[in-house]
Amino acid sequence: MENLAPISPGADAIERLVQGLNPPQRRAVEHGEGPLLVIAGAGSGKTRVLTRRIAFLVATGQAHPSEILAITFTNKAAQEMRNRVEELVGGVSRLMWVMTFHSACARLLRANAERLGYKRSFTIYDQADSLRMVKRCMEENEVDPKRFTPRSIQAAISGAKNRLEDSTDYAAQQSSYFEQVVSEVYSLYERRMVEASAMDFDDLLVRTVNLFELFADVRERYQRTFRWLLVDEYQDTNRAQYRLLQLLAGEAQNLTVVGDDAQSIYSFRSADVRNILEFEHDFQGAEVVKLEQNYRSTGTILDAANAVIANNTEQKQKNLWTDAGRGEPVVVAELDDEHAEARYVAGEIERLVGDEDYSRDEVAVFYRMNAQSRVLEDTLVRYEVPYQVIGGTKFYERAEVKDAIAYLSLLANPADAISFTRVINSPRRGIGRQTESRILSHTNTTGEEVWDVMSRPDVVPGLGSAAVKAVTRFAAVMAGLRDRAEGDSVAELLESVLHDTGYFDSLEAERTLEAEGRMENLQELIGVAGEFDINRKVEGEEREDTPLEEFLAQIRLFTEQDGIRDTESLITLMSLHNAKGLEYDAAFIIGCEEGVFPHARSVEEGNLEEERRLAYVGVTRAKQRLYMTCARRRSLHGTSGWNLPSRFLREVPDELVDHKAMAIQTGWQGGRSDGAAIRGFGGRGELRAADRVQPQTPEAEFRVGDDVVHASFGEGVITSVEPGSVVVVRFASEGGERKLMADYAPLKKAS
DNA sequence: TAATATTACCTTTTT
DNA sequence: GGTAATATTA
Repeated sequence: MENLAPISPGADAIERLVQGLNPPQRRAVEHGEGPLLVIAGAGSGKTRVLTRRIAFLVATGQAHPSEILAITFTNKAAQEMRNRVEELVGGVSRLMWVMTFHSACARLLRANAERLGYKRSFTIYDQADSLRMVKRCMEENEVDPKRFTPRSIQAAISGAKNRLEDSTDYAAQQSSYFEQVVSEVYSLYERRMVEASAMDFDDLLVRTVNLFELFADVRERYQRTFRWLLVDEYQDTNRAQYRLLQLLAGEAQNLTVVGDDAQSIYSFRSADVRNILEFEHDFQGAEVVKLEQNYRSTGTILDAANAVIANNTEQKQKNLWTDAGRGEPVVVAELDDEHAEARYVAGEIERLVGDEDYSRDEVAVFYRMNAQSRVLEDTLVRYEVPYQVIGGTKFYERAEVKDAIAYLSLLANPADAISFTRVINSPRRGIGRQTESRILSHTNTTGEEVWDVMSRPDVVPGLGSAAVKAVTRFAAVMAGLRDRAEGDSVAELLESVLHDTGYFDSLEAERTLEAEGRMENLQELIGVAGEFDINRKVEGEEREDTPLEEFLAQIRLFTEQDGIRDTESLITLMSLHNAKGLEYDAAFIIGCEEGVFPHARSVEEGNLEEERRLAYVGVTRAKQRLYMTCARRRSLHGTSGWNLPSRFLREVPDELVDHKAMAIQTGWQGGRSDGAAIRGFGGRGELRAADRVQPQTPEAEFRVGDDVVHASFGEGVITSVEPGSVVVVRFASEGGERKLMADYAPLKKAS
């Protein structure tokens, strides 16, 4: 034997897994049994730590791949983690469960639904479906939807579930009239959901907790199955998720959680920061590792982020640092209104992409509210900057897509009352509200499934002969489709559904552009189904579920997040919430104004610290360049008003900032009028009232930012105004700029 | 029942 | 400004 120090076969591989890690990262990766908390600052390489740790556990033989359950919050994050783990450990990664809380729960429940009184083929209701159910329950209980909005009641129910209170618990401690109403609706909602064999997103978590609490054998089985638990974004967990982890972790407590309390921005969705703040208390003997070295941003950007977040009181102390150098200052630009802001952003993007060689897919614009994207989009179109918008109305929330999915849901689960109400008169087949609600009350009184009732409409009291006929025809079509549901692929089935039900025909009959778009969306959905069919065939595992059931389960937990592309040459627009977990070379945070960001409502409700964390998230997305902009005047829901610059702007130390106060160059006004605007940022104190109200002379002349139309060059925008009534116009048709004599050119303001 | 006028209302939303 | 849920009428 030549080797004096025998090296085990995997030693090399193991060494490679910890190579290139900094000391705390390495400590986290090499941690053995027992609870581990990793406080991971923004950009500190947490995904790297998580994936290496998984690989390390497998490589050292501490864990068998099938014993690993790694949980994320988004499908996208799960996908990324799966890929990266596979790169490290190879094909055995397929034995691990790497998925979202909700997917994991759905899968566990699918196998055990009957023990909780649900059908195996239970349907997952998204928020919109669940809201419809809440509305129906309110109607049944004769709750006035004007007095209490369905939304607020839904939110109250969801909140209760996330605290693991069922309707009985809730009823026991209600103390106001509103809560009393909620508790009644909640109780009916629970009943109707079980009858429809449907679960909303909260149910997926809560019912899994129920399953583990009620059935020790099930709990112990899964405790043994998943000996190693790893959770990403732990700061976003709620009580139900916490309880779930506690139950799964069992005695062994091989639980690794990674998160950053400073990035907790989902309290309105019942996420509870205390979960991460009290982890060491909840899981005794936990090792704590802090990752503070940032590999993403410049020193200037990090200092800005640190300075902003320092204004919060409750947090785990940490200080992000980097050895990457200072970089450029943060640009803070104050503009006249949201249009000027949009033009500034568009202009800067052109400059970054054109002159500084930034790639478009490395540029993003963040805003507080989705509604803010509209003005920006208009401007980007005019500047011919290609972009994509993340969020807003999502593909899977479009009416036609939901209709199509509802048809499939009803085929898979004949008790699904909400899907029934969605499709019964869409397309129009002369079945109105009356008929619909009579059928539903009949199902509620007899306890039958909607499918059975609609198949025999003659037994429903109060239905006229025309209604009976229409419903019978509908039921016959559905019955025909159900016969096919068994054999056909999902794509084929979906296509039959859309043809046989007359859905395509009615869209075609509309002959509008909108209808055409809907057809395209439906074609895309068929495409998604086709892809699913192919993948399923490839995997070829033995499965108990039908393809249809599986497809529906998957698609319900799908979101637009999965559609974020970075391969194409597009800049990205999204809300600050959507930005978490992403990074861009250059980032713009627009609408940094009191009332917008921080949002007025958050200020009222005292959620300032969360708003500040949102600012922290936004700032830390930027790798090299950060812009923060605000508008003095902004139209918000119809009316225009004046705003103060956001306090978050003032919280960024002056020495890190390059102020750009874009005063309006009016040209004819004689003196410069930019003094007040610049002063707005100079001092730290309160802005004076005089700074807020900008006395503007009416639009007798052209001003920078005006949209104009030229008789021969077409639409354009004034980019500057020079002495002697010369205006510089950038025309959409040409891309370049042109100097014109304002008094003589055939130039008009656009309306 | 369905198409059209009118009015109320507005954050964020991984699943 | 724009949606979405009501009220109104054909």
